[in-house]
Amino acid sequence: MGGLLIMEINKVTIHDIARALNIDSSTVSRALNNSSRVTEKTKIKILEKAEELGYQRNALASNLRKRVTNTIGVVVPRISRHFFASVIQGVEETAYLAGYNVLICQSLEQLERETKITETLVANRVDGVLISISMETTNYNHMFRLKNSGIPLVFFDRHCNIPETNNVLIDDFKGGFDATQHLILKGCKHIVHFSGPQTLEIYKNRYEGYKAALKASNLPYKEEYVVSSRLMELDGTNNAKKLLKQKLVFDGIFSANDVAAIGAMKYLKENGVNIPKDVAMVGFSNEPTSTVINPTLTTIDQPGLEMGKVATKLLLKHIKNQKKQISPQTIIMDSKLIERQSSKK
Amino acid sequence: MGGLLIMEINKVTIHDIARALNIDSSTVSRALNNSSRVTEKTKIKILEKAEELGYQRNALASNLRKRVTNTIGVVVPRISRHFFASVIQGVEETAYLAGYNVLICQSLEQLERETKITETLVANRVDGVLISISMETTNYNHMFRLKNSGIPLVFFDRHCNIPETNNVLIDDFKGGFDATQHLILKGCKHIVHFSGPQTLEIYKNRYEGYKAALKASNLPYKEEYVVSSRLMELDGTNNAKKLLKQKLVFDGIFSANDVAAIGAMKYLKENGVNIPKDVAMVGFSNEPTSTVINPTLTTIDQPGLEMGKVATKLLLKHIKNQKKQISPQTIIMDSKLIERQSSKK
DNA sequence: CTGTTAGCGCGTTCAC
DNA sequence: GTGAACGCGCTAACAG
Repeated sequence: MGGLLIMEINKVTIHDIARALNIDSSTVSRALNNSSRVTEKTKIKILEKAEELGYQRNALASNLRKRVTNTIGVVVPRISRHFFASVIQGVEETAYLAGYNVLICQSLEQLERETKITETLVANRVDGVLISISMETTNYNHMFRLKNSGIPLVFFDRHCNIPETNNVLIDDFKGGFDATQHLILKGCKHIVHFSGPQTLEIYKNRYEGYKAALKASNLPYKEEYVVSSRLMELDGTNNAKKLLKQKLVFDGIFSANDVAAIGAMKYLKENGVNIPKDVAMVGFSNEPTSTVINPTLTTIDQPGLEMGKVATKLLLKHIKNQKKQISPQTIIMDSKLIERQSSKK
Repeated sequence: MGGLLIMEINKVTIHDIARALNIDSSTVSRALNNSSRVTEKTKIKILEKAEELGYQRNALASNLRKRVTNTIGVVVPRISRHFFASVIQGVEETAYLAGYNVLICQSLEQLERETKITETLVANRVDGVLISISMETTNYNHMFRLKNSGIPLVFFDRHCNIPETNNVLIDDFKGGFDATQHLILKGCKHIVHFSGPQTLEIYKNRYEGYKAALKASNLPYKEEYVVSSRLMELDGTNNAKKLLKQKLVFDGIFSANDVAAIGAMKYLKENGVNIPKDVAMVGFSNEPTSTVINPTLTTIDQPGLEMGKVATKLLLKHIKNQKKQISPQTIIMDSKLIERQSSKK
């Protein structure tokens, strides 16, 4: 009956292998899982037949049966932001070493998407979740649901005020304080603050650090020196525009986020404005763009890679000790003030 | 027996709901899937009970049974590269509208990881895969396996030479040609080319475009004007260093990738070197860094967002028509030469 | 060491 | 409209 060769694709199961070899499917299953309870000889026979038939294990069935997926989910606002990309890198490295897969999800700073994502992660029975909440997230219902689902959970960088949770954070108050103080020591007297969304703890804390540093040096705090942004480059541009229009006198900028700072710096540069002596920023880790703008930029370094690793280790610990009720933990990571190398001219 | 409240978490199934309501689990299943064959009244009753018990559907079981996951996988070299992040954005938008989830994976330019990823995607029975291959990928075995698994497959941007596949590409030859010609029209006579890994078709094509443009204008092609990079910023820095050391005369650069170009531009700038009149680049889409370096930069725009959408639509078409053997397709997207706005000084 | 049995949680036939 | 029975592919428990 020569003619079309119809391939039964993706349909070979352990039963097919078992039938072809006249053994039981459970033996095949054991062999494929490299159990010690199968002879080396039959193991080889089975693996060869599996290869021959083009067998591809069905993780869905396996995971359903085992009630474990060996997968963790990581939720970030945007994967394109350098800091979060670094975190993911750290998460993947650590997870893979421990034999876990990683599901990468981005909320795009939208509560609705974040909610949907958490539901999907639960539905897919991930073994644990790492999350940095969106700036829209002021309602924590979905987080409570996630927590109550029994899936171990670790917040990193942007946490939310839920009792009894795991957090991996940076000391943002100290970061804001150090950044501002650095400017003061450089001689700045009128320091502008680009703040982030005050719905997020981290930006509140950076702002508080800014105020505290001013106070510690007996510099006046003025409301008009604080301009907010929604973490977009355009916000920074507009902020700069606004500052110039108001003819505000300033000699330093402490930006709580990199993106807005970049927008502002570009605008100032393009308009031939005297750029402040120095600018300190909090909110990024080795962001490549920053050194382009101004090689003398000073930054508070957020160690994304390291944070990803630390958070993942904490999560894995909780996954492995799910029976024993180990108590939640908050890890505060150190942040350093880094002076970028200045350009040789 | 007052004391600890032990919650049976994440264990409520449709059977629990059925038992609580004295109905059959199949009815519950139908209700949860909003089947028309259930009374509105019992439907509400079921939904309420589900909510009350904290029911969370098990996607593993559901997908296993349905033999469909409503999930597509997208594999990119690095999620942090702006172009790929844009593509992913386009993919997600299109996929979500069609009711699909997206699994984001990064190969980190490593063949080994790419191979593992494709295996995982097959094991998890994704309904389709979008992929841009790593620069290490010269052996296509894993791609053949993926293709033979019967899962619809679309290559985007970086494809590989496998017959009978779907591709969504940019006309890189034209891009290279246009970029070079643009420099020539601006008066450049000695144009350096930063090339990408020649294992990838796209970089080969851009290189060919460069050569063709020189030829078309009767400019000599010189081998020493071509320096290669592995798409790292450091490569660009080293390239620039090398050029200066060789005291090569050049008045224009056509870079086949943005990252190396950025490294080079930084180095040149920092060393007070006369930057060539203009630089044309291929290989990125609205990369924010580029405008910072040089506001008069001209670029060949790679529309990442659009490419993600187009590729996803093509993939979904193939997923939906899996029975009818629709033939593979290659879509070439248009790329435009874009002059960035110059700075007002 | 290997086979047998019994589900994991859900969706889909059938009947009624 | 609803219930009973079966099976998706795999693995755990228990025999032997």
